[in-house]
Amino acid sequence: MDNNLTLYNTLSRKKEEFKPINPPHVGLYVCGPTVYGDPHLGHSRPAITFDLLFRYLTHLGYKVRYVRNITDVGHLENDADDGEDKIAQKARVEQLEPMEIAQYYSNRYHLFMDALNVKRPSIEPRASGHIIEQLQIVKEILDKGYAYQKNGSVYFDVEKYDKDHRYGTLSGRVLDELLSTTRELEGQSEKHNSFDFALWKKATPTHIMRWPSPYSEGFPGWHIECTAMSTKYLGDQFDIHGGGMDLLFPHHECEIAQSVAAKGKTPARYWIHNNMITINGQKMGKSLGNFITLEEFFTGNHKLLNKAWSPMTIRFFILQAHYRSTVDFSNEALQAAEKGLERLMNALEQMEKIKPAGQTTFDIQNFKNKCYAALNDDLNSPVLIAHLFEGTKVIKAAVAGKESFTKKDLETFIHTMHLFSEDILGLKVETEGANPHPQILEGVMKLLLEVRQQAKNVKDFETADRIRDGLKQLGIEVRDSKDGAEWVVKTP
RNA sequence: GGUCGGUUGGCCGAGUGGCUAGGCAGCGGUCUGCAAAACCGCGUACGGCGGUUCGAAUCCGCCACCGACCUCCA
Repeated sequence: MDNNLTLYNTLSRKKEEFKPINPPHVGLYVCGPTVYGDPHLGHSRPAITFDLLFRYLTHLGYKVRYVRNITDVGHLENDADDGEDKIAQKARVEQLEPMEIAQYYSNRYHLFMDALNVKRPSIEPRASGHIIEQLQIVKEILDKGYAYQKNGSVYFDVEKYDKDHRYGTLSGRVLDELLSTTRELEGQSEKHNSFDFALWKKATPTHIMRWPSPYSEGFPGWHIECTAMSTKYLGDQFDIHGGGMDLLFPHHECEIAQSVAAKGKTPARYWIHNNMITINGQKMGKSLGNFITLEEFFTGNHKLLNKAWSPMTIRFFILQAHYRSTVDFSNEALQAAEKGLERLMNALEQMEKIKPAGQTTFDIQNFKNKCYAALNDDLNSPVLIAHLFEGTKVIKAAVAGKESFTKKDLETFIHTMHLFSEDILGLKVETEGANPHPQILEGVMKLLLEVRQQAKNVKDFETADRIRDGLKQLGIEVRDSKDGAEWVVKTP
């Protein structure tokens, strides 16, 4: 574990050297999706960000236990007493069991995350499967005196907690200011203060998802699930807690309060937050009407998109920005990413054609060091990608005989390029839709291109161009080179 | 209103007190029957105004603008 990985810790607001509590083990907890709707572009950012962290930590030799939850209960539409559970609401509207909703959208989430080449976490616990654990934490908090009961619901007493431990250490908020700035919502009469939050809520008669508890038949609050599940699988204190910046307050703040109240410890030592995605400069949001699901992205079926964008284009695009910056989606920017990715992937293929030579003219060790340095600097994937493009230049030069490698160095170089671009960044060559008879297409194309070459040989350019243009119409691009013609399927 | 962050060349997007990423687009060239593709080369940008400094886009102050969170959101 000889590395100098530094990560920006939201708790301290600066970059810190990463030191695990119990090396070589690393505990990583990331807030996963609330499965009440189709996965959208926003879901891809944290998934890809923490996939990169997961992959890199693993590469460095750590034994990473990566826990990413699925929220299938407790996430309410709003903070009022009568706020409806997101899953339950969808279930009511669609006349399905809440678990059918949760299962369906979990499956959809997995489908699209797989397409983005996001590795599955080590453990993917569901909130509804951990009601007992959540109730246990609620009890501990009540026993310690940091929560109160009201009409069968249990609320966290933020004011009391703040006196003993200070509430707001993660988000930098001060309770007095919260008092004056928090908006008053209807139906908060049960809470002592507007910033108190529910640990357990009594179910209304029509509420579908409900479990028995010492307090009432009800359901858990939103924040308690992460505390219960991270504690169960990673312990009272673990290494890294991640999630989107939008969760920083109140979700993560509440998690910290719950853990400190129940266990006396801040749950995680490093808090990592990815920034948001904007579309044409504006934040993507349900209410803003610029909400794009991943399916719409992959099919191009959305008014803001002028074509379909592949999963790898989106992955590459996201990785081209640093995870703590906002990243702005536009057709122009995606076009640039698509071209750039293609260039990189082509270079990786061409790399195999390099012939070993008597001497090496390229400083591989330096190249490798620079790649590691980029990642060690708070996962600076855009800088790493810039280095990889330097690598592609070297590849082109080597293919043209302007750079050379000994057999051993060539192996090292090839390994390094694959390691960073594929194993760590998780990029891969995308194969076009399954062709049931690839060898037939190969044969047909070989024949056609031979005919075209013959036509060219006798200067029958009319026939040659007819073949070329006709193929283009069909979505096949012919690329002439010194070694003859090649072809590639281009989906428009 | 409070808290936090941002403002970089046509676009996206890194970054550092002086050595001035990278991608895309653009331009020029090589190649080609013509194209396309590919390859090579080129562009000196850091919101405004002050200050610190031998030197700042990079540090400090003020101003402007944009955004995030404070309500559901990844």
